[in-house]
Amino acid sequence: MSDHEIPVTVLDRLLEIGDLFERDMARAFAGTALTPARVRVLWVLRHLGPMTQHELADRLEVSARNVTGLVDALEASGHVRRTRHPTDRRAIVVALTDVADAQLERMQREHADLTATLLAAVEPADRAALQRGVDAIADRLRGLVAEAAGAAGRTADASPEGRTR
Amino acid sequence: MSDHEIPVTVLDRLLEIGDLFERDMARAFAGTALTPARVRVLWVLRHLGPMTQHELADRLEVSARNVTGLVDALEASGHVRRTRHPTDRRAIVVALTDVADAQLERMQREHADLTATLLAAVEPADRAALQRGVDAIADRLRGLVAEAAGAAGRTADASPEGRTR
DNA sequence: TATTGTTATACTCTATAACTATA
DNA sequence: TATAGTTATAGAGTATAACAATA
Repeated sequence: MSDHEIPVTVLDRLLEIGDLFERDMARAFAGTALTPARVRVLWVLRHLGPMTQHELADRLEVSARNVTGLVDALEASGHVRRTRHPTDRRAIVVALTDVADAQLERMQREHADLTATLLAAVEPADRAALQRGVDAIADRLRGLVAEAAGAAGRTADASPEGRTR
Repeated sequence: MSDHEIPVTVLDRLLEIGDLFERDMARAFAGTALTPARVRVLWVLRHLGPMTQHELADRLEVSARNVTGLVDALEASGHVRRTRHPTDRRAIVVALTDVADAQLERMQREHADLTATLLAAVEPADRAALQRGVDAIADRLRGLVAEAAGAAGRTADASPEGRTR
């Protein structure tokens, strides 16, 4: 119908893969208390151990308010506990429950299995180049995004209206 | 702190790339009426031409209600027009405005530039293998996701409670 | 004064269900 | 009866701003 055809390149495939993954995770968790955003919280706790809500907000790069809501939900579903901070009475330490930790261990195994399955679809001779390629792309993209965010931040500092609505 | 270290593999890198991309798009559109979900609507219209809201819902795999909201916002911001369907008086045809079409053309060029920049970070000798690899992974993943969704659908048909809350 | 977390408020994306107008 | 779109309602993720308790 429209003549704006575009070639499908590596980047498009990468975005498609990310999208498929996100959708599948949401589908897999349908009917449970878990969601992609809540699972991200659990992964951070699993990899880095118990931490305060502020530390969580920093790690996840979301607002403190958002963390309050996510932890509320995860506490209600039995995935995390809120405990007192040993020295700072303002702070709350969030920790995984044993049940959640066991569930994450299972998910980690499934993730490894999926990685193996997907890699099995790639010609053995192509695998090393594939790994080098995606590493290089991720590296470059990380740099570009940080640069763009920094430029936007400086612009906003110079002219605060730039940030408004 | 925690001893649950995991190796970073191809799949993790792919997910990181998708995430970086999504975040960067959201940041780039901050301060405008555009959002990732609305831009997806615009891309579908750009690639396939004007269509009814129901066709849009099918293409995007979201509910008709959701499309109403997205089109409301895009109409208010001047990116699309709602026009009467030539023969079906129930239906509405959604079309890009000239302004939006020009903006999408620019975005398409930027997307191509970004693809070129990222590919330039990959060793020339690795590029063909990279393209074959991500194509193979996307293919396999597409199959797995469709299979999982199908299995979940059949289970829900057999025992409707499976779908509840 | 600065920081941690919460309450208040608001917007976006998403869904299902009920309803209107038309096929 | 079935379909296209809207209204009503709701939950999740996100944000800023104001506030309480504590450092």
